[in-house]
Amino acid sequence: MATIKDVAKLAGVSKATVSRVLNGNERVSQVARDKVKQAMNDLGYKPSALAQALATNRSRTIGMVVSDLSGPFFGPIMKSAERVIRDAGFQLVVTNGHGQADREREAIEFMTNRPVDALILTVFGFPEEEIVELHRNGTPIVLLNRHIQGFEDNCIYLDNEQGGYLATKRMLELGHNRIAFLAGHFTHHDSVERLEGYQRALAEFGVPFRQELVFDDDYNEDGGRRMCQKLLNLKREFSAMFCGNDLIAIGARDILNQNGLLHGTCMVGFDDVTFARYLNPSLSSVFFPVEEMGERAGHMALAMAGQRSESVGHILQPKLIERQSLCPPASKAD
Amino acid sequence: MATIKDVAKLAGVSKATVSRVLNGNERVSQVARDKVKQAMNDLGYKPSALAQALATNRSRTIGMVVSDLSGPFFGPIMKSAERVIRDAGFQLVVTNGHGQADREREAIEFMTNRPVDALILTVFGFPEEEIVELHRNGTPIVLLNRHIQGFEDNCIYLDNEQGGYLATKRMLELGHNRIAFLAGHFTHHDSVERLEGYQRALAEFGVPFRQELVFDDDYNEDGGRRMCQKLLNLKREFSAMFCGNDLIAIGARDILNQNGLLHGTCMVGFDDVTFARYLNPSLSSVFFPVEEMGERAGHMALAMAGQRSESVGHILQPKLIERQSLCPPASKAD
DNA sequence: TTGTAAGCGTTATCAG
DNA sequence: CTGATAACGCTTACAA
Repeated sequence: MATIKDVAKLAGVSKATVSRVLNGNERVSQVARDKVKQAMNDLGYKPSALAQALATNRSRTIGMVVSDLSGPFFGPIMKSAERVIRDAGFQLVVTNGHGQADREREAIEFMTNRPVDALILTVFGFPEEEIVELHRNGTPIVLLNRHIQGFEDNCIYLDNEQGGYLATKRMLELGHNRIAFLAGHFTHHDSVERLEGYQRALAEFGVPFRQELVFDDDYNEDGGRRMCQKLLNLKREFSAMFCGNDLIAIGARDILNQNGLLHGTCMVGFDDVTFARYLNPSLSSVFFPVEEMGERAGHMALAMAGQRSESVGHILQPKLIERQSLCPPASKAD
Repeated sequence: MATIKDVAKLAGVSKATVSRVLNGNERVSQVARDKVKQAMNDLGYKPSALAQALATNRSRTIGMVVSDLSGPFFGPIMKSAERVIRDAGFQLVVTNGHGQADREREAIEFMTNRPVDALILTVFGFPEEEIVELHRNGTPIVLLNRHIQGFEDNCIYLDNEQGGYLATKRMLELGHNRIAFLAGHFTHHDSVERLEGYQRALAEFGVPFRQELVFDDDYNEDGGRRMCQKLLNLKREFSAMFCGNDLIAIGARDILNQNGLLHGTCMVGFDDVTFARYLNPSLSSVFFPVEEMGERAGHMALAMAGQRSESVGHILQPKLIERQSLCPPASKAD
C-alpha cells in the first residue's frame, strides 16, 4: 500500500502538501496540485482511514446497536440508515445487542473504543442514565424506539398510542364491541402506550373497557399462541382481536385456525412486517414506518457527527393498513 | 479519555510496561502488573482500538458485504457470523453492495481502506478476477454463494444441484410427471445448478425433460407472477411446480390462487425463508442452511485473520422441508 | 524485568 | 503557497 510519503516523494513535494490536496482544496498551487494528483493516480494511493481517524479524532463512522441483526423489523431500519450514511461518505458499523443489558453494554463499549462519531441505539435493557451519561461524555447518541424524559432531542420513536387508537377505532367502526388485546409485555412501554390508544378508542365509542380481554406475554409467535389459548379457555365473548405485533398475530391465528375461528375473527396486527400481506387471509396491521425511522436516524446521527444533514422530526406516525383480516362481526342481530 | 500515558504516569512505569500487561502476559513483574491494573481501573482506561490497529497493522475487524441488508436471507447469515466473530473478540462491519458491481466495488474499497483483517463477500456483479486479485494483494477473502475455479478454498456455497434434485425427486415420487420449473435468471449459476438437479431427478425417473415447462425471470415475487402467468397462458399440462426461491413461489401462488388452482397444485420453493411455514397452505421448501453458512464464514474469516478457529467445510447440504403444499396429483386415473 | 525511542499514516501548527 | 515538525495512542525492537 502506498502511503502519503510515497506520493510526496514521487510528486516532489512535502507530505503536508499532499495532505492539503487530499482534504479539499486549500491554498495549493495548480502545478503542485496536478503533480500530486498524478502521483496519487500512478501509485493507486488510498489514504488510510485509520491514520486519518487517529490524527483528526474523527472516524467518519457511525455505529448502530440493534437487538436483532436478522428479522423483519431491524433489517429495513439498518438498510435505510446505511444508505443515508454511506451517501454522506460515512460508514455504518452494526453490531448486535441481543436485547440484553450486558450484551448491549459490551456492544456499546466495542463501538466507543473504535471509536464512532455517533451511535444509533435500539437497546432495551440498557439503563437510561447510562445512555444519557454516554452522550454527555462525548459519544453523540440517537436513541430509537425509546423516549427518555429530558433527552427527547436524541430520540426517534413511533406514536404508539395513536397506533393502538387507529386499530381499535377501525374495529369499533365495523361494529365490534368485544375486542381482545393480545399485547406484548407491559414492561415495554410500547405496550402500555398501545393499550392507552386502545382505551381511548373504546371510550370514544362508549364501549366499556374490560380488563379480562387484555393479555400480555412475549412479543413473538409463542406468546401469541398462549394468549389466544387463554382467551379461548376463558370462554369470554369476543369478535375481534388487536395484537401487539404481527408475530403475536401469527401465533394467535394458529390457535384460532385450530378452533375453526380464523375466518370469523377480525384481527389487526402491529408493525406490518413484510409477510403480513402474504398470509391468508392477509393480515391487517398498523404500519410502522421502519424505513423512515432508519433514514431519520441516519440524518440525525450525521448531524451529531458534525456533518450537515437534513433536520428531522422525532415522532413517527403509524398508519392502518387494511387487509382481509379486517371484517365486520358475524351478524348475530339477524 | 484516559490514554496509555496517563496510566503509565499514575502507575509509575513506562508506556511499554503498560502495553505489555495490556497484551496478555509477557514478562512483567507481579508488582508492576498490579500497579498498572490498579491504575487502569482507577482511570477507567480503555485502549484505543484505532491506535492499536495503526501500530500493529491489524484491526481485529472483519468486513462483510451483502447484497441486501434487510430481507430474510442475509439477516440470519449476518447474525450467525456476527456471533462467531464477536465471540473471538473481533468486530463485524457490514455494508451493503446492493448486488451491483459498482456499489460492490465502492463497498469493498470502503472496507479495505478501513482496513479489515478479512472480508466476507456475497457479491454478484463483482468480477472473479478482481476478487482473486484482492485476496492476493493481502485482503483475505471468504466468498459466499459463489464458486470460483481454483479459488475453492475461499468459497462457501450450497450444493444447489442436490437441492434441485431433492425437490424434484419428491414430487416425482408423489406421482407428478409434469413438473414446471420457475427458475431465477440463468445468468445466476445457482439457477443453472438447480436446473441440473431437476434434470437428474427426471432422468432417474425416466420422465422426459420438457423445455417448455422451464421459465426464467427475476428472483422475486413479480418474477414468479410473470412466469406463472406465462405457464398458464401456454395451457401446458402440469400438476406440480418447483420454484427457484420462496419469493418466486409466493408470486406464483398469487396467480394460481386467482385461477382457483392454488390448492390443487403441488409446489416446492427454495431457501425456506422464515415465513414459508406461515403461508396457507404452508409452503414446502428446500432448506438453505443460512445460519450454518454464516457461522462457517465467520470461522473461516477468523482463521484467515490469523486467529485460530474451527476449520470448516466448503459445501453446504440442502434439505427438503415437507409441508402442506406438497401433495399428490389430482387422481385422473380414477 | 524494564525503559527509551522509533515508527504506524495521517493532520495541523508554525515559520518561512 | 510550502515545508519542517510535533502531535494522535499504541506497539515493539533494542538496550540497559
